[in-house]
Amino acid sequence: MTPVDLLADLEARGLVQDTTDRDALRERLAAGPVTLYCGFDPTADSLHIGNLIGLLALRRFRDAGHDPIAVAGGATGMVGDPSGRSEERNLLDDATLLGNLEMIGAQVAQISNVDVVDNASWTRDVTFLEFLRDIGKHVTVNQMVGKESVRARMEGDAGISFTEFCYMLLQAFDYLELHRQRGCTLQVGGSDQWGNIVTGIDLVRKVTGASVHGLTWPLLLRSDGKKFGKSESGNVWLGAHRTSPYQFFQYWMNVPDADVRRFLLQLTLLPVADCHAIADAHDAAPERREGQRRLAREVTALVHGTDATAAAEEASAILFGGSPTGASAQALAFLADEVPTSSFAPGAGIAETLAATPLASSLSDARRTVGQGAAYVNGERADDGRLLGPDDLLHGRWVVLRKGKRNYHLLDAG
RNA sequence: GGGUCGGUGCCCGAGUGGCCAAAGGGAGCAGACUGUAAAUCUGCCGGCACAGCCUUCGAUGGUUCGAAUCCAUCCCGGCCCA
Repeated sequence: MTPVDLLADLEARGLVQDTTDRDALRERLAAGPVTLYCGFDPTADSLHIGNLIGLLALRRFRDAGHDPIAVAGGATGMVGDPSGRSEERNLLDDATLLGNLEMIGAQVAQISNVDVVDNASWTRDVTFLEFLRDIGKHVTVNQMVGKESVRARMEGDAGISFTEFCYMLLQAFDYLELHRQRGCTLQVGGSDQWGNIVTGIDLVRKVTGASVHGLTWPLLLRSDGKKFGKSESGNVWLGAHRTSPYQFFQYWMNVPDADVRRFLLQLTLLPVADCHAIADAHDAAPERREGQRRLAREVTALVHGTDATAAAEEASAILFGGSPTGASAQALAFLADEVPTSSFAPGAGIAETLAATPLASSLSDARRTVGQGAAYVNGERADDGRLLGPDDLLHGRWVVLRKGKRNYHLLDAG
């Protein structure tokens, strides 16, 4: 399947914020395979859903016959991108960075079907003097200071270190090297990367005379104002070691109605027409959550595969379908793989039990939860002083704990 | 280097010697209402052996019966000057 006009497809999905000369880019894409790249931050040992658009962008280009490259910034990751950040960030040590690159590489391969290149491979051996002479000479500080990412920090309280100030040069250097080594002529990224991308384009033109392209997509936002992005608590990660497939699936199940259409378009590989059909059906009967369900299925399958997706959906059905008391032993055993589970300690009170799970952050927190009537044992509200004993075990082995309406935890006595 | 202003709980931000675990807002969690929604209303929101106690207000010392609040030194940042 090769869309006749990839750019039109991207536009129809709301995935184009800014591009360099749109017509020239369209013609170039139509003329034949284009080598392009997108960068990913190796600041954690997993990518998160904020990176999904970029991963899928690479996939879309690949599926359209182009030649995408994923760049994980082993070099830029050491420096830190000031874009969209109000504060200087902490630097990572080499070992951590290397470990992160490995984990992220696997995720990129899974979702984008693209290999990861580490920009340290061409940055590491360049000396400071060489860099100043060959790169720095082409960029004026005036331009750099004018960038929004830098200006914001210079006007704010936090300031910006020389290190982060130079970040855009490193990224521009990436573009130049990829252009030289692999004929890369397009860089894509989130709209917060526009400044960095343009700097790269300018550098390539000044050094080689070539005119290369850039494309950005809008930042992912939720209609309810909750943030989608990085480094907040409750981040949704792509790595199963950080966010289980069940939790991942649930995140999408809880997306606001108003975001269903856009997320289907931006975060799935479903054809545009199908996305609209699903969204239209959803709008007709939003209470059925079919839009969210489809979104959850598609995205979870992309990230975790179809088997894990089926499992996550089944777990959701058991928990949200009715009382856990009626669940079969088989279903409960199955749940244990999907829902956070810890071992059962007979004789403990409800508060102590909750405190031992992620449902409560401390004993005080657990008591508060119980006091508010938000603690449930096997679907029944548990009052203060409730003790958990062998009688609470379902099928002689499991206890289903719930906090509020949708936070579950399993206890296993086996 | 000099001057000056500032560093408060997850975030923003009040507080300038006792009434401060620390106003207010945001985020978050919960209850009601619902669609595992949204909006709205309400409660909670450092910890614990919980009518009490303990640890927090950049760091370390000091003054005081008593400090987030005063003093000294140090670390970090903003602005201005050099």
